[in-house]
Order: sequence, then structure tokens, then C-alpha cells
Amino acid sequence: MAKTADPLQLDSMLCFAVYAAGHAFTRFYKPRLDALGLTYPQYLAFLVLWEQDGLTVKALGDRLFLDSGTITPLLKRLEARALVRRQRDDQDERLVRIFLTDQGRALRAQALSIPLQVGEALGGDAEAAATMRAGLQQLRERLDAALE
Amino acid sequence: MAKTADPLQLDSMLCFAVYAAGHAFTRFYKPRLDALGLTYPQYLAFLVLWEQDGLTVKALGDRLFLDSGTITPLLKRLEARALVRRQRDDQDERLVRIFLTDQGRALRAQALSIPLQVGEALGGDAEAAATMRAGLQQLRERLDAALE
DNA sequence: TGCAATTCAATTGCGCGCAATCGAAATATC
DNA sequence: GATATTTCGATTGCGCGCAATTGAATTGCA
Repeated sequence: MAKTADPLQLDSMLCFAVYAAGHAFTRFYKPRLDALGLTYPQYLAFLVLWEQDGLTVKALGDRLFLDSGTITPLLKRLEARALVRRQRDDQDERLVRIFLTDQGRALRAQALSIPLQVGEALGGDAEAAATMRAGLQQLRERLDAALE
Repeated sequence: MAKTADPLQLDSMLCFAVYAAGHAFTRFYKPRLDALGLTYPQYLAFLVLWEQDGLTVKALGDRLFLDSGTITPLLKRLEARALVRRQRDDQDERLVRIFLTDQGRALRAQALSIPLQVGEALGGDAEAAATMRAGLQQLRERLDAALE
């Protein structure tokens, strides 16, 4: 006897659980990131740039799994607020490298408390969170591998 | 000795794993849903409507964790293609109820193969998928509960 | 009964997210 | 060294996703 007869049951679908959890994260981050004046994707870009300055648009996109159509306008908004600087590479003029300004670098200090708040909201079980993170990474790899 | 000194490391973050897995799902679904002429959020709406016809916009939104600003235009696009019908409730004229057309109902048959393809891409481990789904649902609940 | 508060869908504005396309620049091929 | 191909970023168009607001309809309460 099958547990669920319907193969199209929303609440049994992994894709929807991922989708809904993603929105829940965005909602959770919203008030915290408002304090920094950042959106969630902008925050992700800073996570990358705080790790490594001077990346190309392409490298940043590869890191976040986003393309230039998303990243270019995002970076222009950050540049307009003097949080990053965009500069053509001297050697290869196709490349645009992204550098943090002092102001952009300074944001990092204000971001440090956010992961703590996430850990707290999740009940402090870092072990479970790490397991789930690893599972999701594998999920992403398998889905990407299945693209033809 | 701590494993990761940096609390802002992108690759250690659960939120990013969820975010990236969500996009990977969308990419995976894209060619399959193109065959039905649906986007992923539209597909989610049909999953709900195939389960229960005649829901209000509000009820549909509650089910998908989306608000009217997202759902209203989505439904209007579906109505323009004669896949659903929107009708004011007789008793309470604030409510708009969503009904499937025959065409919308017929889409279900074409969608049946999609979950199978997901299962296949994920290596057929339904057990692991169910565990992960449950973990993500709990994650969502905890994040939502932490919203002040 | 009358008026305030609430509920609901719709709308507006803005920021993603991605496909498709473009032009410039670099590389490969001959 | 000229030509074809590839790479990179920007741009356009469209569909979410959500905050904030609006207006109509309903409900609550005195």
C-alpha cells in the first residue's frame, strides 16, 4: 500500500520545500539586511567580495550561479552607492573587475552578527545545519549534472 | 581549533545552499515545463489547483507562501490563456475564486512524468529526498517563527 | 443601526533571474 | 597576418516576489 497515491502532491515535493525555504530565508534576512541597506543577492555578492577582492563579473557570477543579466545591474546599483568600484582590466579589456571601496569593506563588520542570528533561529544545532547544507549542495550538483 | 574561522564564508552557509539549490531546480524544470508552456511558479499553482479547484486567491497564496502581488498577475496570465477562470464569489464579493478550465485540467496528464524525472536525476533515493524535504519544512517553520 | 476596523484583491514600484542578443576584444586557425 | 571563432559584459524583455497603498466589501462593536 503506497503512502501517497498522488505523484503531484505539492507537500511531498522536494522542489517546493526548497523553494519555500528559500523565501523564508529571504524574509528572515530582510530586516537584518535592511540595516545594512542590502538586498539578499547583494549580500551574497559581498560575501564573495569580502573573501576575494578584484574578481571579474564572470568569476563572481560563477561563484553565485548567476549570469551577467542579473549581476551587471546589481553591481551598478552598488557602484552608484559607492560600495564597489568597477574597473576594466588593463590586460584584457573584455573583463570588468570589481573592487570594494572602503565603505563596502566597512559593511562587513555590521554583517558579522547575522549568521549568529540564523544559528539562533535554527535552534543552535550547527551539526544538523551542516548536514543539510551538504545535502543541498549534492542536490544542486545532481540537478545541474542532469541538464542534458 | 575551529574548522572555519570565517563566520561569513559563503560555502558554509545554509542559506546559500538553499538559494542555489532552488535555482538549480528551476533550471532543471525549465525544459520540462516549457513543454507544458508553464513557468515554475505557474506549475506550483497548478499543483494546488489540481488538488483542489475553486480556491480563493488568498487560499492559493497561503498554500504557496506568496501574496496577491505575485499571484494576481500570474493568474491573469493563465486566464488569458484559458487555463483557469477567475470568478467573484457570490456570497462574499471580496473573494475571487480560481477554477480550472478543461484545458487547465488536461495539463495534469502531461505533468505526471516530471516527478519521475526528478527522482531519476536525484539517483532514485526517495528515502533521502523525503528526509531532506522534512528537514527543509522544519527549517522554513523555524525561520518563519523567528520573524518577531 | 451606524461607524470603525478588518479583510480581500488589485495595483505600483523596484529588484532580481534568465533567455536572447549584441558589440567589442581576444584567441585560434590557416 | 587576415579571418573565423570564442569570450566577456552589457542590454532588452518578461515573469516573478514583495512592500506599500488603494478601494470595495464585510465584520465587529457600541
